[in-house]
Amino acid sequence: MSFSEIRERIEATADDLYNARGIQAVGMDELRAAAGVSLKKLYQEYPSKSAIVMAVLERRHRSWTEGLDGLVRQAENPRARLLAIFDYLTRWFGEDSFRGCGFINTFAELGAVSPEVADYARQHKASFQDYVAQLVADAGAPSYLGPQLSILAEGAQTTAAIAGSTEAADQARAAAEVLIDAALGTETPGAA
Amino acid sequence: MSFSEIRERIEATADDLYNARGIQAVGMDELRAAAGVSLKKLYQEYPSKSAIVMAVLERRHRSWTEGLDGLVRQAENPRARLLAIFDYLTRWFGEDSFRGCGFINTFAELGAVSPEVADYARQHKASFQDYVAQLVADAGAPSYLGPQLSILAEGAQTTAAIAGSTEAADQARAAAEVLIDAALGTETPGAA
DNA sequence: TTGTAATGAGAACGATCGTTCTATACGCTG
DNA sequence: CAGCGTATAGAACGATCGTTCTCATTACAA
Repeated sequence: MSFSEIRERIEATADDLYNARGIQAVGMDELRAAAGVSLKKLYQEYPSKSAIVMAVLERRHRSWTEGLDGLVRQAENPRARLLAIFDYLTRWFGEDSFRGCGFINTFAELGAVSPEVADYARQHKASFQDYVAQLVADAGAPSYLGPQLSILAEGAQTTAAIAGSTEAADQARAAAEVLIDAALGTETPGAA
Repeated sequence: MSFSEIRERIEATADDLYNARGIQAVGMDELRAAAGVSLKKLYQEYPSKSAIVMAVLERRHRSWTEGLDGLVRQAENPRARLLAIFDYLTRWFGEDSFRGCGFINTFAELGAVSPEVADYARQHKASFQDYVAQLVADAGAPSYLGPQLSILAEGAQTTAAIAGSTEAADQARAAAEVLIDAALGTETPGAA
């Protein structure tokens, strides 16, 4: 097993375990067993548990960014690209492993005691907001639409996580359509 | 100090500490010291730490419900009552102690390992959604508006918590206005 | 004043966790 | 086959935590 294969295996396993049960609830020994490596190798690849946590956060960021962008690119017009955000959520919420946004969860668990984690979560959310802002600009909509859609997406994530249902994605998508059309000017009744 | 004064003191202290640093990061001894009671008294009032956690959740639920309803009742018409939800968020986000929704945070930290906590968080969110649904019904708006506004409120909470700014409340409020007006029928251009 | 029940401070216990160390087994080179 | 470096399993260590126990002190009743 090569260098990066080991890291891939460790980080994928840690991602799954941390997502399913929380970071503090998963000890290094359980991670070692699940990843099928020795403790020595774990500490040879990462100096500490928090280094693994940060690596998992980077992995989640890549996965989210690539997954979202992949779906957005399939949409055929700017309006559809904005709505694709919510189609992505629908798909995500339907996965068995879905337990809410990993950044919100990790921030809630460790943000208060780990500045590293808090900063990374902030950066991830800022990056998502920037991405949405770009899609909004591409659609020729006013910039205030960006935060509105970002907030809808965030709310759908926590609502779906706690309620344990996927419907929040569709409800958020319906709201997004109204907001998009309003921002694009379709809403002015007597616009002559 | 009377029976209930002691419980009030313990729960208020626990609420503050758990909110500021997370539940697992605050030990029983620190809570004991901050509340100014003996360890014996702590365990005399509550059988375990998780009992204190549940008591804190109940306290938070009461505080949220009463605070929100108090502001909503001051609004003079159904539309203003719906928007009062977001005024409440603005006020809340501005507090120094604000660190996100305590139910989302606790759910993220313990929901996966504590069914009690997960259930209570679910109930709290369901109760909020019911409350919003009632306000929507009172406003004569279609029922789909309820989840839309609830999702906006949830999203504002996590966005404000992670970004550390209050602007999400105003952005969500602006979005809510659009959604409310659209749902109330103002949106149909040629409605004759 | 004396005996008793309750209280408080803090030691103690057992479990768990992150991290390091040790001793054994393995694989490669000559 | 011999010898050496390396990886592995798992013991060990020190810290922390939830919970319980000890024991000295206090408040009060008779």
